[in-house]
Amino acid sequence: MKKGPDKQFDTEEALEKAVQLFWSNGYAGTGMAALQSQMGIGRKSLYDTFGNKRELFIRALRLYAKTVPSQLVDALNKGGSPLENVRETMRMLEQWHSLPDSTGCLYGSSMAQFGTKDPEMAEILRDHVNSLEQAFYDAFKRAQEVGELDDKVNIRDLARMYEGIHQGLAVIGQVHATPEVTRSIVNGALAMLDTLETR
Amino acid sequence: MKKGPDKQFDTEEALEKAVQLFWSNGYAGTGMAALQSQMGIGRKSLYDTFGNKRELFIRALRLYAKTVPSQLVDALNKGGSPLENVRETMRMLEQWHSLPDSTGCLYGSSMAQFGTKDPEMAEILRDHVNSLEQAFYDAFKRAQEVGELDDKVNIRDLARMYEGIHQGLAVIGQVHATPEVTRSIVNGALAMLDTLETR
DNA sequence: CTCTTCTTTGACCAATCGGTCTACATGTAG
DNA sequence: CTACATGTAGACCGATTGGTCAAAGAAGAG
Repeated sequence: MKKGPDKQFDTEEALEKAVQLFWSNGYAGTGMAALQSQMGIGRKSLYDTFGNKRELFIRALRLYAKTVPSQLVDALNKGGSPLENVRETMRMLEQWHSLPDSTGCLYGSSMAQFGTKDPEMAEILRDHVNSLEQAFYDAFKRAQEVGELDDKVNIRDLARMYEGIHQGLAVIGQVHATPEVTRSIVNGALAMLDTLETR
Repeated sequence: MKKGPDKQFDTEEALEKAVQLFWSNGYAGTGMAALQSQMGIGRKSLYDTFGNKRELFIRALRLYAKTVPSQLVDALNKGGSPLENVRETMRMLEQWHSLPDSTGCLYGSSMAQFGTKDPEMAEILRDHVNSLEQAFYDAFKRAQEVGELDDKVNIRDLARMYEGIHQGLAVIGQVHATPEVTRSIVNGALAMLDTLETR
């Protein structure tokens, strides 16, 4: 079997650049020219390696899932008080989306961009968001098991609402230069947790 | 004073078409060609009347504000129990964003698309979103005055959280074909209201 | 009627879009 | 070495982008 030369670039590193671009400029707002130059790859190599723009985006989405939102999941899965983990996670989210150059959540902006027009993409994004919802759910489930949360609380609703707040926070944070509003949103979410917690 | 012929199209009607297009296809996803054909206007007339794409979008945004989100504000401002108005409003939102072809909220998708890259646009969108937050705030304020809500509740936080949930609901609803998740989100939000209400 | 002002039509523009293809360099296998 | 396979760089493609312009048509003022 014959073999040619190795690639001169690291696929993951290049993908990381793609994530950054898509994250801050959106799908439509990121051109192949910008991707090519920022990823440091020739045009042909880009298409040979990643197929086309859509596939590249999906790959970038997967890498994003593995790096950014996974921090949320980890924070929710930490040991100790489950409810305290939720609180810390929300504070972390607040910090992220309070940064003046926050570009929100790649999931959220992608959902907003593709909408219902691309069912396959919608499914991919739905799965990603569902995994975050599930992480919230698991934390609340543990909170019930530990006795921090009453068994009567509908934790599926609660988890979905929290993921909703997460997405709203990400979107709204993008247009606010001051952390005032994002802080309020998280405060509101945590105030709710306080009323639910079994004391 | 000399005068030429009148315009052959109704500006508002044309703008409504523009709103529809921007709403379902996003800013970048809506081309001037599509706008021209759907609005039923010649190319030159379009630019003479609306300036350029950005200005047209801002005009469309204003018309959208006057027609769609104003229904939210009206529902929140109705007479009777303020808290009941909030509940009905959230149920209305749930219905909107449960429709299989829901295109979310034009504010949200626009915030996601423009992000921090266009500060002027960000300010416009921020103002629009703030007016919704204010409508929630006013309703909660009235709830306090009527005694439905304890005075100790931070209603600014609460209003901002509700607007956050609204945006999250709109975004997430776009990728879900079934009303299951949107219902949960609203259920969660209303469950919170129940715990806060002074009984 | 003519003149002027306004609108409409649609051709046209450079720039950019996503994507392809050719020419060349570079590596390994025989 | 030659032969082949894989990689690179970048010219090139038609289509589409947002935006402009010139010419023709229509309505009121004189």
